[in-house]
Amino acid sequence: MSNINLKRLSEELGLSISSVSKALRDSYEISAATKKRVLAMAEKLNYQPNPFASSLRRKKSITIAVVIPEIANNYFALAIDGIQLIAQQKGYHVLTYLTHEDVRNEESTVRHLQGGRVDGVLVSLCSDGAHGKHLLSLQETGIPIVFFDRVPELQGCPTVTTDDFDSSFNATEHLIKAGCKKIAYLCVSGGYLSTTHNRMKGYLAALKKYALPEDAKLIIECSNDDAANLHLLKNVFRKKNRPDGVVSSVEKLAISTYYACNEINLKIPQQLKVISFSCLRTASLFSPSLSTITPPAFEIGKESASMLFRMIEKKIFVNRVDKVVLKGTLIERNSSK
Amino acid sequence: MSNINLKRLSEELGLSISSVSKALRDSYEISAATKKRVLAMAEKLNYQPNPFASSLRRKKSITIAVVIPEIANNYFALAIDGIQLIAQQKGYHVLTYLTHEDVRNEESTVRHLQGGRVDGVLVSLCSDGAHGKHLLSLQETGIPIVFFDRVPELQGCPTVTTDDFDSSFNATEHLIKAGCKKIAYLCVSGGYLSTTHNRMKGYLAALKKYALPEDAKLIIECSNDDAANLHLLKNVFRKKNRPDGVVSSVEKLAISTYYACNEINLKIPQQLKVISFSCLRTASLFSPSLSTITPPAFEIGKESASMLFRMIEKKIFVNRVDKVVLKGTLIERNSSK
DNA sequence: CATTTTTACGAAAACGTTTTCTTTATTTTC
DNA sequence: GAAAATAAAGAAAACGTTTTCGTAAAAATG
Repeated sequence: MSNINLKRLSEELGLSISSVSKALRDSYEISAATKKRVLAMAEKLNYQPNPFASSLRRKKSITIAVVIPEIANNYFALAIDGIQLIAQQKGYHVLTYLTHEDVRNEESTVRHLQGGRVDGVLVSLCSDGAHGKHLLSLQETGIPIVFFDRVPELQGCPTVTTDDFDSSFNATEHLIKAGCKKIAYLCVSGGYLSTTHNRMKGYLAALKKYALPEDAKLIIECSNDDAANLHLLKNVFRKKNRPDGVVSSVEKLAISTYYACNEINLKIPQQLKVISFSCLRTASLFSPSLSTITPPAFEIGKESASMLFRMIEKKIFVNRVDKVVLKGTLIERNSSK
Repeated sequence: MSNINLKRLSEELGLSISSVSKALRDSYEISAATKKRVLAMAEKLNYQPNPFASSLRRKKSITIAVVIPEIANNYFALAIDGIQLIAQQKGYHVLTYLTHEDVRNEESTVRHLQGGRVDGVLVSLCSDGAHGKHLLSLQETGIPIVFFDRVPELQGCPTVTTDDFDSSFNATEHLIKAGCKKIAYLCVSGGYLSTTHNRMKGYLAALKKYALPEDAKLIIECSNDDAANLHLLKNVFRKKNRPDGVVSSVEKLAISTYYACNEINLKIPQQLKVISFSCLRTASLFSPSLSTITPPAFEIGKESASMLFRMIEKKIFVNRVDKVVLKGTLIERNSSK
């Protein structure tokens, strides 16, 4: 810990602690000459203010928290990149917490953050567990919170999301127009997630528009276990009445689909057309190149951080709730040709 | 900010502030009965201790910082995952700072951290700029620092790295054994990086072992501009005496290589064999599947965090310097067959 | 020139903990 | 049963800032 503090600085300068503090904060109460002297000495001694003393006194942490399910994931890595960009511009620090899809981690993290460690929180919910109480309690303590991507379906919370319904609708429609009659929908089961829900609805709406039958067997609920998913998908794709198209609501299931097809020798796109929600930058290098709906993860990060800072700076978050929806982009590649 | 503090709690309990504090910290000075009473009330009122008051008094932040060039990158995302795992086990918070390969960001971040905001720092250097002073100054203030992956070549600092020399040697040898005679080495220029340096040496050593000529024209220095790299690589691959193999020291250049080959219709691996350092989980899905040397990013994160905590907990870091080297794994796929 | 205002600074309280030092009451020891 | 030891709790200082308030000297005002 830096040993040089205001007291030491003030002794060196022959000034009072309070004057030095004011000088450093550029107070009008201090003459220009003194300020210059103080700044010079602070520079010379490499004075670094103690952040805890400052935060304690000012009741401001200059820090935000990001609570996400995982980080080794293109989507969240990009989102954090956007968040960090805005936070850095604002001079804020960023604490990151991973829930690993476990709602207990989410709860304990959020509870902990009520202690005032941060001035605001960005959350993307984990898939397991019912949400509500533990999230709203943060708002009660006056700490602004913004949800992004995976948001709770409550009225009172500001959110930044992708147009999941439309994106999913478009993806499904794209496969239909490519000739698919039996389109499977891949999702991760367990708990309730707004994204999953909306993507599913978009898929169903597209089926309906084109008068395709809704078939419960075509909705494939996978888990977080890659091996199990691979097994499940192989079974599905081996059936006689197998699907001829796949809309994958998450990236990893598209990858499992590719592996499954490789193993059972099913040709993409000839026998199975594939499109997936994904932020993979290398989708175009796949064999075959993977058609994707890409959520604007970086922009979502930027937008949600910006919203959070608006809430932190002005205290408008009691009488106004923002819900921003950003558009994903559908990129046709060979897997759905 | 949580409005309920020790004072409030003590009033509610009819105890003194100090007794309540001691009870919460499970001090032997407080009777079991009183402790129970205090715990219950703290629970009931959802008391969350003010982290700044605590940190100020105890001179402990229970926080570490991670300073990395970027986060939207498989390697660093995985490394952070490992770091977070260890930090979470230890009950520590993690602050993340991105330098975006700009040494000025690195400097100002490190300078800032001298203020005592964190108990330890994990750094992976940015590629631009000469290193030394600003990093050692942290150590002078007594804040432990561990470097991972991109480390300074100084004696006095603990590091966790991959066996860059060996990995690169093996990759090059692998291409030679596959029949390559003119192997290009792709790297990002500018500044000085330990990884780049060691990988280059491994490449050269392999050439030497197999009596292949060292050709400066085969060492391709790229930039951080993808479009420029693509252009550069296309030119290289179009020459009459083009290379027949490529060792890419970073993932993104392998990707640019694929794009370049696609555009000029050069067949991988028939006309150009490719192997790359990479943490891409989807390398096996590429067309053709990409041979990789994969640094154990997750383990590197875990190992470097563990080392940092050893330094934080015991103060052994003055008389001992750890240098841990973890092995990367070479995975042969079709791009180098 | 006497008064008010402004300028520049210092003293001290406050933020919410933790910890050291007392203090009182109870138990142990000879 | 008096002295010593222990147990349980409280008072107060300390951590390093920020900010309110006070105050002296200088400048402005009439």
